[in-house]
Amino acid sequence: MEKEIYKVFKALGEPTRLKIIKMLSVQGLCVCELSETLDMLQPRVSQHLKILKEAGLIREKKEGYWVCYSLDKEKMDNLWDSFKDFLASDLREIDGYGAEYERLENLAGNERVNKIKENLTQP
Amino acid sequence: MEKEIYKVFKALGEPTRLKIIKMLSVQGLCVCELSETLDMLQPRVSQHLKILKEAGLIREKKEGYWVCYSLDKEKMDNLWDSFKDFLASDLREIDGYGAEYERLENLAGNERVNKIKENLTQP
DNA sequence: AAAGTATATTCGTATATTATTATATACTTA
DNA sequence: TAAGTATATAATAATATACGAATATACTTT
Repeated sequence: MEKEIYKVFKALGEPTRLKIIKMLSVQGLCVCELSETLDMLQPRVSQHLKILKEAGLIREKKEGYWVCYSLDKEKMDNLWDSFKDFLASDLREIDGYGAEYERLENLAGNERVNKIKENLTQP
Repeated sequence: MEKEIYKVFKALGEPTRLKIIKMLSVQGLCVCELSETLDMLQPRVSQHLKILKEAGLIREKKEGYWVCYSLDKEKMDNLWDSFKDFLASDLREIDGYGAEYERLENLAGNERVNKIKENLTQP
């Protein structure tokens, strides 16, 4: 589940893809329109669209040999909620964080650290 | 401004960094604690912390030779608002999107596209 | 001062990502 | 059916990124 989250952020964390997202926020567009609007070669646009689609951020609607892409606004809104849930949830509830939970607990037994921490004000 | 946005998403879009973010959501931690909790070499942690710091997602507090890192929760909350502002704003208001605005406007004059679009239901 | 500790940085390498070119696929229309 | 158009995919080259090893820096303590 957090695997999905990082992938969606990764999809958004690239200039060309963020531009595509912005264009699609104005209106649904087909690949050739995006290609022309962004002044980029068509394969480049298609490849980025694929990544955005796999991340679940956009939808496609085929009409003949035209493919109209549009934002999946619901998915976009869900993203932030999922992220906040991820941050709020207990480590033990998150898949693959079990060992991290244990090691974090064991930190409390580290005398050296504790000694220093006595004088630290938590930021 | 959108440059910042994509960089913050990029910072979040990497598994190790997302793990660091999650650990810091539990409590402020120094580098060696993160290193031990995540079972990763210290330089690796430091490098990712640098990226997160440059993205403005975390703060650091130096106490002697210890450096305690913590989430900048305000920055995190602002991120989503900034992103939504970015999506909602007019293309002409966004730095570096002037040409895209023009080309998008000119699409309306493309007869071939228009002909097809008549039969398309916008998704 | 010397030894030790926490952290940051540098550098080399393996891997991943991006963009371009070329090609394939799917559909339309003349 | 043949030519044309939109889109997707494949292959390649260029670039960026992540990781580990080694080293540097900053600070502490003895």
